[in-house]
Amino acid sequence: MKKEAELFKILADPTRLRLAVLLAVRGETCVCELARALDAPEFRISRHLGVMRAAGMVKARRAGTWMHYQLRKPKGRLEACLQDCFKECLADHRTIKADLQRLAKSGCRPEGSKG
Amino acid sequence: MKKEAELFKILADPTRLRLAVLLAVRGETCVCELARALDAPEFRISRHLGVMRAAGMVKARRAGTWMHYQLRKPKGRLEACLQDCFKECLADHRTIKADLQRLAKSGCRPEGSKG
DNA sequence: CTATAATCTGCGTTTATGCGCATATATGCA
DNA sequence: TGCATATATGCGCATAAACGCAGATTATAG
Repeated sequence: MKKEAELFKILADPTRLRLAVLLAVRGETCVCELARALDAPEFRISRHLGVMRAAGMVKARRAGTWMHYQLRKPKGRLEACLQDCFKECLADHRTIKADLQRLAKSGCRPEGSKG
Repeated sequence: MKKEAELFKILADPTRLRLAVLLAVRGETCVCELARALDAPEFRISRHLGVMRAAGMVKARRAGTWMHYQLRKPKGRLEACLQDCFKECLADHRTIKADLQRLAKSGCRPEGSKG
């Protein structure tokens, strides 16, 4: 059960939860866009993405100077259920909508990014 | 988003996650039974139930010397989704099955308990 | 090689969390 | 009143986690 609790722990931080929902809604996105979306310093975003990556929740793809992150395909029913939660229960949250709006204004669209 | 993250934080501890799943599967259960089910000291269970109660996840009912806890009805889509997760994704987990087995052997069945 | 931009990471600090122990509280019964 | 059982809680300790800063790393362009 420790492993399952770890999964919840990843989502127990507001920054990481927002990142997870944004990635679920938007798909692959680069760090600088996420930083602008959350209006948070880039090193903080990078650190949290690192935590999520170490836990196997997201994967990274390098495209030049940019790093693009996306959610990994869920492994098991719990992860699948949680990813559904992101899209069905959290995507239209006030905070997420604001994040998405900032993201839309963001000018960072390097090659390979799904805009 | 802080509130939603708090919800995940409650579930980010193995003891609390097990308690949540057990209550979702079994319904109302008293502290001493839960302590035996998890094979953990009673004060630990009580402490964690207190955390869950303070967060509004469970409610307590006194029946004589015993305290019976149960999950609260979900408030909002996220809580509903998570409670579904408990039953659909976690109920047949190895650890939970063992917990339920210990629970079945438990002799503590005061009045008012759903056995 | 130099300059710049994007990203990552080591460090020290602060805050949060879980644990066990001992003790306190609450209830029931003699 | 006094004792037993069930439950809750104050305290101190140890560990974990988040933060900001500054510096390291990686890639692009000239």
